[in-house]
Amino acid sequence: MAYRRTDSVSARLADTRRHILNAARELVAEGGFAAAQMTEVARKAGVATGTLYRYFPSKEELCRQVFREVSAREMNVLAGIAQGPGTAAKRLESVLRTFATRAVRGRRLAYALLAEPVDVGLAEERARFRRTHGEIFAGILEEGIAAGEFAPRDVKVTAACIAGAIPTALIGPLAPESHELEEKGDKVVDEIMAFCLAGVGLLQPRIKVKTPEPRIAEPRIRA
Amino acid sequence: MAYRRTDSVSARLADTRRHILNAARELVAEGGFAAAQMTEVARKAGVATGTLYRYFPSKEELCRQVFREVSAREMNVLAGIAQGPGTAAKRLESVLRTFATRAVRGRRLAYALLAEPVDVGLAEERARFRRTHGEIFAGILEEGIAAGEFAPRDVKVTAACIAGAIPTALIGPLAPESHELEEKGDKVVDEIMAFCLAGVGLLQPRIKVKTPEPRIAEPRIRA
DNA sequence: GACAAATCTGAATCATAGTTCATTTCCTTT
DNA sequence: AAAGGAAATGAACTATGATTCAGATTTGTC
Repeated sequence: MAYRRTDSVSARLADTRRHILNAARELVAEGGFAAAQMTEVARKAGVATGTLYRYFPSKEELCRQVFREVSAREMNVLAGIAQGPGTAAKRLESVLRTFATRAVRGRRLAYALLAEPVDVGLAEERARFRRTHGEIFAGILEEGIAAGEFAPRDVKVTAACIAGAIPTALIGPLAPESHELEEKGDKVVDEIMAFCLAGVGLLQPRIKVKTPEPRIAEPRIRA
Repeated sequence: MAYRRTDSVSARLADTRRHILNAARELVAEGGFAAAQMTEVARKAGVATGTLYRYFPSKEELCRQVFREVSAREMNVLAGIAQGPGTAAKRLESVLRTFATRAVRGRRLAYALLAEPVDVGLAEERARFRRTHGEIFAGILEEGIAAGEFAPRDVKVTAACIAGAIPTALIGPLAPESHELEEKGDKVVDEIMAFCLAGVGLLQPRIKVKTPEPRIAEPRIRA
């Protein structure tokens, strides 16, 4: 009779697949997708390079799978808050703080997901990830504008502004050094939120940042 | 007697160098740094690949030179406005509009300078470019805060937010399609500016975007 | 014009990292 | 325990694109 895959073998195969994905994910979390070379993944997963290709058709597919797993978690966290209870303003505040705080905590991973140079396949996954961010922000903005909480604006453009401001302020050449984030990361997050919340036209930020009283323009001093 | 380089030869060498740089720059402007392959640059410049290496020690150096030339122009334009006359608010407005408008007009080039995946050498140049943006914005913010035009904020973080918001809203997966920018780019730029100017705490934006009157928070509708 | 130095040429070489596949090892069935 | 199919192995192969260098050409002096 023909060979048939037993349960124990299926389990082992699934296990190996997991090991490979975990190895790849860990390498990505440590050194970005650049560090996830096939030989390294194989070594870390304890298999031969050829074995990787019995589980994934190409490096691109393996990396995409890793990207999807990691980004799905992030998207779910934000989407959960967005769909939760509370005013649009409260939810926007919560979503932004969560996004920023998680990016600070997982800087390396955030870099890999948001900023690291990647090739086309992963760029597609990243685009999806980014667009989801945009949609989450835009949804809250729409509700908030309808409720009169925010200034009326083009929600797509405004969402993109937010989605660009936060990572740029936390990751890359314009971000504070990693050790600075370590100690005053919360301050930085507060500042980013002050900027974004003011940007959407929320005139009553509930976070503790000094803002001037609304007022008619004062005479301005010449430079 | 020993060989000595004559003026006409020096002129020809300088000319060839220019041709090479121009060829590379044009390729970058058309298809990003990825399109600036050495064989292509050589073909376009009308020289052999080996010749490139008589003018530049490596592809990295050639690309860096191109990056510097292109980015220097952009930085000078912005720095000129920043150091010019006018209130901080006016200058910030002008700098942001200029930055955004130029990015729309030269989308491909802006992509190459700001967003295209590049390797470490170019990433360094890009970091410098980005930091200069940050410094230009931060300088104006500092002056504006001192003059009471903007809300008091951490100028570095705020500058980074601006530097992230604008390109993200105009380039990449969260940006409008290129053909959309073609027709309603000005609207998008206005929206971005409304976000950024409100974000810095400028409560009297002089650009034409509907904003609600400053007011005490209204009772909020439950979602 | 002759000689030497500088410059240019482009096919060949090198480097990197992903992918393949002939061989070996392991499982399942009889 | 023998046979045959599935899975694993890893050295060899491949693709891409930068870089080199031996030879050809041009330029400068006498």
